[in-house]
Amino acid sequence: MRYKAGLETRDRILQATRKLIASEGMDGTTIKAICDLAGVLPGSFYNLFDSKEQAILSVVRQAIDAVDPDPDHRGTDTLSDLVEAYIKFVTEEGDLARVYIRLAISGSANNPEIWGRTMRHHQGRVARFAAAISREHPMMSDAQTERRAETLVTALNGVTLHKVMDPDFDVSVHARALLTDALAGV
Amino acid sequence: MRYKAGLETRDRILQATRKLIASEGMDGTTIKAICDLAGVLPGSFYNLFDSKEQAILSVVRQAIDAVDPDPDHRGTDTLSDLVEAYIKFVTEEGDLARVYIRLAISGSANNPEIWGRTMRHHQGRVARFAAAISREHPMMSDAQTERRAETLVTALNGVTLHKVMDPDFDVSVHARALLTDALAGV
DNA sequence: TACTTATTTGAGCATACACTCTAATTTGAG
DNA sequence: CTCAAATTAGAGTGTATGCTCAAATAAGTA
Repeated sequence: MRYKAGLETRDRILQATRKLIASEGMDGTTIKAICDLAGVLPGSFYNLFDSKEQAILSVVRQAIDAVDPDPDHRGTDTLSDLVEAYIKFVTEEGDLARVYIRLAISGSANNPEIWGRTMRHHQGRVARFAAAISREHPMMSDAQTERRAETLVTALNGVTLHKVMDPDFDVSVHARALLTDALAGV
Repeated sequence: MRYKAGLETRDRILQATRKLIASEGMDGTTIKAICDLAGVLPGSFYNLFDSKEQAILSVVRQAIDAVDPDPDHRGTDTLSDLVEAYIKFVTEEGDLARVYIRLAISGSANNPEIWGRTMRHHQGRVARFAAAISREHPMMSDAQTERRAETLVTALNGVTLHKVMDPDFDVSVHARALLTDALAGV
């Protein structure tokens, strides 16, 4: 892959793959469907990707990266910033959010690569939430901070899970409620 | 299906299907795998079930029913009872919990039957949670009650989602924390 | 322009899938 | 015991899947 045409084709294939994973799931996404949607023939697909799994993994990487809008980890975000960023991700990047949730189940079950990646991502996310909580509540014990962060991140994923099922579900209301509740008893 | 042998075979097939959906997902569950695990040949399977989908739907029904341990809806459960029952379900019925979570994604996406069933179940569950909250906090507005119930149910599903990914995840700690937080600010 | 390398074409392959069919066996009521 | 009905056996069908390959075309470089 060195010419411009190849890069453009690669992009179209990834877009098609993303859309299909979001709507059909990882198993339900076929090479034929990807190629049809991308306007490409199987030969072209396999000129650019070694396998269907490789293309899926690329999309998975995109989804995981998209959850964390500030990978630099500058450490200045408030907890509210983190929650708002997640709300924005879920509402504005619907396809990627669907991919992200499908990851946790379809993907992680039998694919160690995806499972490891997802778990590491989750831990990093919990750590960032914990750091934000710690900044805003310096007196809280580390264990408490960690636990609250993990509960919140997990609960937020539940909100996303439901949004994936029900497009009318109001993510922002429930996500903000979780944020409020999480710190109400402090 | 009228003889005893048929009923036993049917049971073995459903057990096998449940295990396989839990570990491989709905799409990943094949007739051959079901038959191997149940010790049955395809002919027997199709003597008892019209299709693979019918067998899966039977398991889905089991999973949905298992979430609600008191279908009589006597209306005397406290919110804590409901949360504890859910914790018990998730920790003791691991396979069914996995099926239940997979439902929300793999199943509901393109199967209207499963989607409708799942949504109706969810609404019923939210209603029961709302009723319990209302009993314990009679002054709270209906809208508030409903919203808090929905946030809690959704968040609990997030906890289950994570448990499905990480077997070491402590469901009870986080589920109880959500319960506490949900009513902390009242 | 000439030539190398990337890209595209599209038929084709092996495999796995859900499902069917007929014949054999087992069941249990009368 | 008899016999019709239920159950099982297991080879077989058509189709869809992931993927390959040799030939044709397009893109960039000197």
